[in-house]
Amino acid sequence: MKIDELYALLRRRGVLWPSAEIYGGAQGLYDYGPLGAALKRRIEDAWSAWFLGLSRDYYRIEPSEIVPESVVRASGHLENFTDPEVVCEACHTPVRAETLLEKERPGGVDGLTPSQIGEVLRAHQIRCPTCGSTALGVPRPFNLMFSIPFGVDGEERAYLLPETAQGSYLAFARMRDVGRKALPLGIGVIGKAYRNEIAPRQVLFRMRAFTQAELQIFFDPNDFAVPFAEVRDEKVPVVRAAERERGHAEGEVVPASALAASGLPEFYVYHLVHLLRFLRDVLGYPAERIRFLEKSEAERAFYNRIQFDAEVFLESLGGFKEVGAIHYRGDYDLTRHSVASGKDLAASRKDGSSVLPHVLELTFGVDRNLWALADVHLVHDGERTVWRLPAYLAPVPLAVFPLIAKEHAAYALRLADAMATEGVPVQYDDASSIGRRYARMDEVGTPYCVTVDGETVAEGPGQGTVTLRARDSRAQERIATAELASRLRPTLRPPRPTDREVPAVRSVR
RNA sequence: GCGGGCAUAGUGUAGUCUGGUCAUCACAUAGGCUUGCCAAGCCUAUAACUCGGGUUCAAAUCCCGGUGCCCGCACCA
Repeated sequence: MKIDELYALLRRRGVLWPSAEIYGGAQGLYDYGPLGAALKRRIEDAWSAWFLGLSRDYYRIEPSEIVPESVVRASGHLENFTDPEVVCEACHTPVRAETLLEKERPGGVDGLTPSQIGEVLRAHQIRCPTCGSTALGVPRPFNLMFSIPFGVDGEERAYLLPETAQGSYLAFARMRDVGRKALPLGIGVIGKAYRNEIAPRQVLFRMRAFTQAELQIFFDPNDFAVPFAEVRDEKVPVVRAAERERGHAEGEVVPASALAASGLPEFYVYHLVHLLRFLRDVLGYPAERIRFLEKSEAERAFYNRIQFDAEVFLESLGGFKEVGAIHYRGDYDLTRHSVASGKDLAASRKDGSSVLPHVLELTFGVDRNLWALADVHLVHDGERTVWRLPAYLAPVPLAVFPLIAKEHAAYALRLADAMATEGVPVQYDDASSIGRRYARMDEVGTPYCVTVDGETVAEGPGQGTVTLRARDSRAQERIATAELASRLRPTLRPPRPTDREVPAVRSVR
């Protein structure tokens, strides 16, 4: 589906809509409705089950999303996010205005408006340091962080975190002390990040407030053993940076062992494979629509030593789009925070020596994946529209209908209540015809529909059998109401990496 | 942010060029009748010209501005 069609469908069904809609909306801000909020929660639960399930030493915390200025100063965001920037129109290289003008205005550019900076650039015939052109663009402020007055007199400043990761770095010292002292230590956070984007676009793909699920793994660079044998034969679709530079953008599918042989650390490949398995086996993206794009040295942030973006091909957005990434950040973050705070952030080894941990960061865009799950699984199937979500991701896993509202409603309502009590989220519906009810539930991804009929009622309260109808096959079977919850519940639990066999994603029979 | 395009019920649309009936049609939604399993039928109801200003006897229609959306460029440390 195209972006407008998909977005209209999601709005109509109450999955999501523009924030402040009655005032004309606000760019880059969205509200999730009942279905969207439920789906998002299930994505987050599935992420937690999978990634925190990788190790007993991976924990989930919930740090503050507002931080004092000292934090963003240390992390480098203040410097990089607030200076006016000029882009060369000839070679497209972005340069900070301050760098260009350091000879002419040693005092810096603070206090000048962007257009004043532009005048100074022209007056002095400043050239692009990369290509020498004088065709420099109009400077513009580069303040992608939201700042807020902080404290009673409002003289201090605080910032909304522009990336979730910082919360984990701040928490490392405490976690090191309250948890096991040994590395590796994983800190998982599902939280919001805030960026005042210049051009929010494509609905959930460029938002001003968005949810990231991130796992920061702190490890000893000399000792990070992983059970690599478990993943060595996995086929991984990659687009290597070196190949791209030679003009080969198609990518290739190679075994994990070959990636490790090419020089990537085993711990890196191991986690990359688990991100692949999560996208493919848990979220159900078809293998051929997933790829890992390696970022070259020029493309990646300077502190990243290795970076692969996980991308999924999205029809609605016309190409492969980033939905997650895996960054080897080295010791950049802890070094910065250690120096700025004056605190020792080293961890101790078993032999008593100490080491400043390195960080492997697994990031996952929750909103983007919610969109991707709609793009990939919400399809027109002949006459009907079906959202083929894995059962454990479905916002409403079960619907209960009376075949004839007048005759079977009382029984059906009791059954729906009983299922809710059993822990199976359920929706009751007796409006219009049975076929239309099935169709409505198909569209919001409900994998199971149960219909109470005359036979059920005749069999008596708590006794009867009902028809259980599967979303994808539309096949029906007769099942005792007493067995319903125990039958469905296992399919509603998201897979963990330790499951002996990851259940097939399309487990809805 | 720059350039181009667009904006009519919940959704998709007709009407806009050429100003002038109670703004078209379909689906949807709600209620009723009917209905023993996949968007059936009949009746009834709900509901829109993105916002603000201007021109005019008269504006969905023409003009200006705001807001939002789409595409391209740039940005995404």
